[in-house]
Amino acid sequence: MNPDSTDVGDPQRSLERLWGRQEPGRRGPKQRLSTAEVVDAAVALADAEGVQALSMRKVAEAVGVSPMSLYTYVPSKAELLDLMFDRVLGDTADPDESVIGWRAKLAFMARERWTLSERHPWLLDLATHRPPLGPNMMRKALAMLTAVANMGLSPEETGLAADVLQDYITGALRSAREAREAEQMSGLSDEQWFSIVWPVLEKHLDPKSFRTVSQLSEGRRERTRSPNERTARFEFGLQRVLDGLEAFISKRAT
Amino acid sequence: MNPDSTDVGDPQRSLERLWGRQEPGRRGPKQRLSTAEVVDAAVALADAEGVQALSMRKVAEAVGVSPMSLYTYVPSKAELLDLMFDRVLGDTADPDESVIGWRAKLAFMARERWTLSERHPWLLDLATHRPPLGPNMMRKALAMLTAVANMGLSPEETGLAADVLQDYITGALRSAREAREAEQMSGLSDEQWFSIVWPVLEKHLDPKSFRTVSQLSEGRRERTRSPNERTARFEFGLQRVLDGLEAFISKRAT
DNA sequence: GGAAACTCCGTATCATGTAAAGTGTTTTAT
DNA sequence: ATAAAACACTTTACATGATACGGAGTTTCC
Repeated sequence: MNPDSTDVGDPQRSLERLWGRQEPGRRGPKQRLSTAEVVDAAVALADAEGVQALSMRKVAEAVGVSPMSLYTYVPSKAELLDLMFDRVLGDTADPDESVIGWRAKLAFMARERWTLSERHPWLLDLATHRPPLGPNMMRKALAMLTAVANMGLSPEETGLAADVLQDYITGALRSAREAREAEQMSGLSDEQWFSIVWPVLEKHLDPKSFRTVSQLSEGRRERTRSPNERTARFEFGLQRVLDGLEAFISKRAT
Repeated sequence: MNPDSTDVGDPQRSLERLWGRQEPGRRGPKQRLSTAEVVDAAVALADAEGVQALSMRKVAEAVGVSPMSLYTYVPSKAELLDLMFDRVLGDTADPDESVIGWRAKLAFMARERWTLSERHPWLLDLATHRPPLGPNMMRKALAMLTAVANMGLSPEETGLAADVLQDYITGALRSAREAREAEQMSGLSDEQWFSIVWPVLEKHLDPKSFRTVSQLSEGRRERTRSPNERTARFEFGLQRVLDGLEAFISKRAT
């Protein structure tokens, strides 16, 4: 359903392309560009304007060919997104040997994911269930695997543990992005937005509810003033989830 | 950036509309429909085909008017989405007095959110930071507020706690939806998809990595066979997050 | 010297949200 | 009673999207 989803078209062909297996074509004129150049241009565009503003026309213009010429480099927009996906995954580091223990490893990866998402917010618009299994994606999968290998859980539980964390991370990244974009697009801070919406709400809400909601928004506005509020929120949640996993391990040990 | 986002246009006008304050227009012909009928039709369409397939033309056809006539009921597609949002929020229950303790209340609300998301998957495509503050949304906010009020945390911490849970929930709902849709759209189960992709991957991956990944996918395939796998995953994660919050409360108490 | 394989482009199709302007209907003011 | 204002609804038009199709020019192989 999602128009921005990866995972469309023939999985086999996609895979071959991701791993760089493409005979360049012996006859005919040489290509003016490389596939990498097209992908890089597309990434730059997506970084700047988001994936929903990414069009074949714009990519074509950016690299200086006609729109239809792009289809000699990439069979469809969906496969271009696959390539973009694996391309930017290469920008993140994996935890090395100095990071010891599953908790530290997972925290490291979560933070890498956070900065990746700041550089390339459009990643959140791509489907990641059945992801394009390119080289970088496999590297990530391996890193995750070694991180959760020593939690002392059964294979099923280990998978579940990894999933909780992933689900939290993607949820948190998305809400952080939403907050950023709401600010940018409206030109209003959350506080300013509140001050516009508040009086209108007061007219409709019954006084008791209104007071209760006032309290909630008070605590929230408190936080909003801190400069690193969004990072702090992510970090707090991350620690809670890791705490939860730790508690599960202890509980299971008894 | 997100084209499907709510939160576009004048927040004040939106709010008035959400609370049903609209003079019906005294002169001229009566409207053939009510705004509610338009919203219901739009919800039905979104349920069936997703929000990215929802167009003003289709809604118009569904209710039997010309596309442009819709704009006499609703000023824009964005505001229609706002109305749809608050409309379907009315389908969920809040925890009543019989549900005692913050943990049970939060679990109740999380599960309500889960079933809501199964009925209306397109909800996940709408922005919820600065949501349209309609009557049902405010009801939800109040319910959440009373749920987290007695955790024994400071206002800031209480807000953070609610945020972790929300972030986990939206992440989990989204991954569950992705899994469902991948299956429906491709016509392949995860297992079948694996069996197609696997041999191709084997060609490119070095043998050691390949064996490691094999193990991971083994444990995951185990789970996939269970019939309620997706619900189980959600429930497991939910309990871990709640565990994490509990651990935080204990830690803070000392 | 073909012929095949290839790159690149112009055009065309169908869908989208909604602006603009026109037509007809009902209520209100005079 | 009549004119004017306000409204519901429609047709047409535009810009932007992915990509199918067919053609023109280029390079390589037999």
